[in-house]
Amino acid sequence: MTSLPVVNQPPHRCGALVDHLARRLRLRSESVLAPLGLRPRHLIALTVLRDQGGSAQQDLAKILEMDSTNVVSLLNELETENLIERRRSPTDRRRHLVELTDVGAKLLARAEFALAAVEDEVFSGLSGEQRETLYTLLQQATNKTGVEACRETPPC
Amino acid sequence: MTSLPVVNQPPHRCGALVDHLARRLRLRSESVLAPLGLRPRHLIALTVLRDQGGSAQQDLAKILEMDSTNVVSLLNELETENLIERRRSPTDRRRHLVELTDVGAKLLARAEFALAAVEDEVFSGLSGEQRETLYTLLQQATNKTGVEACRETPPC
DNA sequence: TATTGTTATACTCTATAACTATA
DNA sequence: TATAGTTATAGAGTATAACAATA
Repeated sequence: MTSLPVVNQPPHRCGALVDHLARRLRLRSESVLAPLGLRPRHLIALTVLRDQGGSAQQDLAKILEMDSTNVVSLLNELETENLIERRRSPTDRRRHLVELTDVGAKLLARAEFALAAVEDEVFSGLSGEQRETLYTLLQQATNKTGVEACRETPPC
Repeated sequence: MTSLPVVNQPPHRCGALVDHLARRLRLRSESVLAPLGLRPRHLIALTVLRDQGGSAQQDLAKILEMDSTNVVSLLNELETENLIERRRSPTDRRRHLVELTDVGAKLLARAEFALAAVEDEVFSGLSGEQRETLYTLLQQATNKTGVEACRETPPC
């Protein structure tokens, strides 16, 4: 008798497991990133800036789901290390367009290489195929309950 | 140089997605738990105590992957609200055996009901079957890279 | 001496409010 | 007035060191 999910709606709760895995990833990522002078938040920001370069700071705050005030200090740290640059928007001088520097791009590449090893270890319990399935499910979950959906419901 | 293994599985990186989902879960859980006088850490501890009642504090620290000093203050808060009890171990008087009280069990049940709604919303992008698959994968990942595996590797 | 629990402390993360400069 | 960015600050989460009681 294999456990077949005949159950309709009340599935197992994934929240605790997600939190647990995120915890492990964060703890190990910190150790790996520390020698590079980076912390987890730095890396997330750098990654977003590479993928969606030239974002305004408030857009970054939404993508990162961080408070905009904390984005300021985060970018300050990255700018001090010459990893990012802030440029005034020509069309709207209130905005700062943030972009990755060459130094930042190179450091990001090094960090991602180190982080790949962390992920390989944390997800070592899964096969490559399973990891791919997991990735698909996670992405589907994050996209569906994205910013739009988050803004729709009152208790957000 | 050393010949690399034939790695045909550099899968997508799940880390950022896990972190992102955990973030959403935490933010919404906080709103839902606040009216009950609880915070996410409280709930995790109560859940563990119900499932593995009578644990010593240091065991709790390992399960929760928290520093043991923080477990102390966490339990202090729960004890103040009469949600848990600390009893001296008869066999080893250094140990405190922590157990859920009736009050704690009832509050935990209410909190879990509220949290189920949060999860339903956060994972609304997935079907029931997909959520079940996700649960299985997450559980497999967390179990395989458990405490033992974590202790094995040096850069832990 | 080693272990369990505890206290004190510092550092990071996060959110709120008030301010500036632009629009 | 409304928005983008900033500053100051307070609360929560986390980790390290030193200590007391017990083994």
